[in-house]
Amino acid sequence: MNIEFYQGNSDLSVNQKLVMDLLESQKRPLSAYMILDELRDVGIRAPLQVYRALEKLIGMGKVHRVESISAFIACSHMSCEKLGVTAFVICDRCENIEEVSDQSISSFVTDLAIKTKMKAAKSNIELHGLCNTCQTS
Amino acid sequence: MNIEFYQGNSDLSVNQKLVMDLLESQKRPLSAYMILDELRDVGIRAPLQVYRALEKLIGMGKVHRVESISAFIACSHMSCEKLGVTAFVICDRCENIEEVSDQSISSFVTDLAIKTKMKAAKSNIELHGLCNTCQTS
DNA sequence: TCAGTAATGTTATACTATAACATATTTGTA
DNA sequence: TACAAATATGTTATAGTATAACATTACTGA
Repeated sequence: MNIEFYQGNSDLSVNQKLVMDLLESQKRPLSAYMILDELRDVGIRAPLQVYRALEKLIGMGKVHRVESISAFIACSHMSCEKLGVTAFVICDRCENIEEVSDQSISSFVTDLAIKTKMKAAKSNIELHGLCNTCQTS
Repeated sequence: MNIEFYQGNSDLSVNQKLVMDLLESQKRPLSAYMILDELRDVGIRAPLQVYRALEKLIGMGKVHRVESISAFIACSHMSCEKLGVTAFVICDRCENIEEVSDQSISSFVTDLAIKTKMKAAKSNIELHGLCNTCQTS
């Protein structure tokens, strides 16, 4: 773990921590209502409590929204709040999802922004298909 | 217009043509329910009629779904059904949207698929921010 | 002609997200 | 310490997006 970038969850509010801990305990993306159902036992009762926590967590870079499946997943890097640009690779068969964040992704986004004269604020890059395992089984 | 790739709308069903013609008459993305409202006068009454037409049109490459805004837009190229890979650049202020489809996009997706050992089926690349005009006004 | 396929129509319902308003808690600062 | 401002919470209602299930019609090819 890169301690330089590490940020704990102790600065989070109660609801934010509940949502964050749940997402970190799962590797897969969860819908807001799946999160709601999982957290009913610990006092979360309404969708807004979940959506509000998610909004903050996304703002912090700790959680990503996977647009094409309307679901939320904990950032698998310590440093997304610094790097900012990630891509998701999603297997449509086994539903495994991989978060990719490297120089080639950042460069691509930067180049695209320059080419289109955009001041980029947010990018969504999602690739669907079959993962290596599912191709051969 | 590249006649080699051109494909008219005459092969479409009635509802597909209604939806396609509407989307082509607009440059901006429309939600399914905006499409429904626009087409009530000409006999479209239920969401499913719209969603079914959209599903087919997307399959043909004539329409794209912009995931991050849950909206649909006519493909601005004659050839998406051949090239397949496009990116959307969206201004969050003026809501202008540009569809980019060139070699660098295809290469990026191809490289990402190879790197992650995926057999890619579909990609969503969406860049949000401020367009050139909106940055300076 | 007639069987198979694709398209259509309709009602109901599931899933995703936010508006609006009330209350409570934390935090910085006078 | 007290108090204003900002942040977080709780709750009900509602808006927005999408599909299930079933019935019917139209097209297409052998």
